[in-house]
Amino acid sequence: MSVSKAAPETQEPYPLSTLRHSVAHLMASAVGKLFPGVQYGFGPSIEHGFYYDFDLPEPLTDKDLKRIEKEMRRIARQSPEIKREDVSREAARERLLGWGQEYKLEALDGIPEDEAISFYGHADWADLCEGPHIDSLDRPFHFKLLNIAGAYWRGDEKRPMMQRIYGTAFWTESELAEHLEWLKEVKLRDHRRIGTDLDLYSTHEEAGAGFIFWHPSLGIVRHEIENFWWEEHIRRGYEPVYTPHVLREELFEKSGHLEHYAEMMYAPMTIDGMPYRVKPMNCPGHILMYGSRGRSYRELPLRWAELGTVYRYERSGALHGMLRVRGFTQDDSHIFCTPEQLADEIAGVLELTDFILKTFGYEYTAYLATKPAEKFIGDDDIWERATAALREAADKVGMPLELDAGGGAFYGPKIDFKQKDALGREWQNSTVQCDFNLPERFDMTYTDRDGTQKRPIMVHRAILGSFERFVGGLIEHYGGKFPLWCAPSQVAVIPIREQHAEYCGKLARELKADLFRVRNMDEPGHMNKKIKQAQHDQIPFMLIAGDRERDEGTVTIRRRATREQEVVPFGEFLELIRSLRETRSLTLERNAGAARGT
RNA sequence: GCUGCUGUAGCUCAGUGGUAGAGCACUUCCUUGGUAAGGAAGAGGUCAUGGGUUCGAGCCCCAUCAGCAGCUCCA
Repeated sequence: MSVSKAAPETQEPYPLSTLRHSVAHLMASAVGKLFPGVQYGFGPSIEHGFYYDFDLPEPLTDKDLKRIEKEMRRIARQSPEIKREDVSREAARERLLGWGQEYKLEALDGIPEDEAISFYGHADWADLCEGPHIDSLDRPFHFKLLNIAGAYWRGDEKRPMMQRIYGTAFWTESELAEHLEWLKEVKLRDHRRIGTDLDLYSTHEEAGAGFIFWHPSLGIVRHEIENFWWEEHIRRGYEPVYTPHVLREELFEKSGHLEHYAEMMYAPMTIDGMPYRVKPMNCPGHILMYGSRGRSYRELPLRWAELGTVYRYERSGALHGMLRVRGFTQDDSHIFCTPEQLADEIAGVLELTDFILKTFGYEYTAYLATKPAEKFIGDDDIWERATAALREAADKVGMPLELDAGGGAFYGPKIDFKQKDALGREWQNSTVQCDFNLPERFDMTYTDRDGTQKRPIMVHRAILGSFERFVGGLIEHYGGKFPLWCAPSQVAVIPIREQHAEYCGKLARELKADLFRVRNMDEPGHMNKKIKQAQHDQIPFMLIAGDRERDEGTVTIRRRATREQEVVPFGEFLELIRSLRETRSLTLERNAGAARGT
């Protein structure tokens, strides 16, 4: 997941990235002062700040960050001027040798022959660097060092692990404060925190890492999403299929998974003396079904959909809450079609993806990923035709495409979606991929109009990606405040006094009869406490009723996250939430149908 | 997997080698309250697990498991 929060880009005369790179230098010089003998790696500016990599004998701690910040301020005050020095390659080498900077020497060797070599520095410190930098550290700016982490030299896991310090910098104090506030909000919305707080899911040491247990409250969220998903798929001519989880190893040899994907697959188990594997993907199963009898052009396209649970080995350090797990359910589908049908089929997928993502309130960008430069199968002609079909499909539904040149899979071009959540962070879940490989490997055919056997094209597509990742992302996107249609509890009914429990019970029964999920809070205890509880649990609506409401047949509505009260006849409330549910409204306001996708 | 850090009650956390703590949540009783925490009492922990050091370990050491920040890799 990457992040693309709107950030101020420039401040005359320097862009923010230049400032951040200079602050990275300032940090490096401070680290050099405090830890003599440090070896420097790279220290670029990044999307929301900067980092610098160091090789130090001692591990850094959070306490060191404060010391380093202090030293940075001292240095900036004392010798603010940043100087550039152009040197010959030989002089640079001698200088770096003199300083004993081995990583920098390697970096120097990586600079092309025809490029100039320069150092940037301040005070008695300098760094091999092409710049640019701000001219002086006494310009007004504000920074903060954020965290320490390990990072491989040059991102290569076979090379030494260095210590990386992340920080951020802005021209103004208010921008820095705003960014820190945003980081706080990110932390507050963390699905792992909300997941525990709202009793949504758990993982268990006893069960092993990377396996998600969906509690009832999140179970109903998923159930609603599944219903929605199936409804829209069946509407569009998809057919549900179900395939087994454990299959003979031979099948994965034939599909090529064992060859290309073995390190992601769990070890074989022996059944009747034969090796079997837990499936890491659903496609081989669907292909078997396709091949169960002869196929005619008349029955194409076939759109087979399965919420298929797969298991993949992920390295322990890669696991992350619900977002990166070892067992997950894909909203998978395979479309088998003729080359002529391809563009229409893709268009249908794009339209459906657009509809589903917008229902959840996601903006998105679609990327066309074309033929990789090196490893690929299939001849140029079929790649060109498939890529053209993807373009044509996007055109047909009026979807703009960004280009991801060479980003296709080895088996075909694809369109990937990056969806943007409420905090401006981007997630990649949805994908549509053309596949020329598997139809070939499994010798899939259909009989065409002229009686000849032809090869179908196979399209893999997932829109949510996996329920685990998608719902984990949704928790953060909504901050636990699910829209009414999929909220775990939809209405809390709160009597003002115990004697109003009867009226409240009647309201609750009527809502339940209409299949609303109701929390009837008729247990003894104070109303205020129940309001607080319902608020904490992010229940969209509270219905509060006392003498007045009972006598008039009304309810007092209170929406989550607001203190405003509204008294309406119960029938009117029922109508409101029916309409919110039907339109899968993202808000809790009347006429919210119009608010779809905003 | 790698580097660093962490693991004490359901949750958030205090506890620097000598009798396991707090707040919230939970249970019971009292409280009958008009829009975000009424009061009292109670229950709840082999201090992740297994070894070691020590007269004595939640605390020190080692291993394992799980988690966190990243790197690498991905739906």
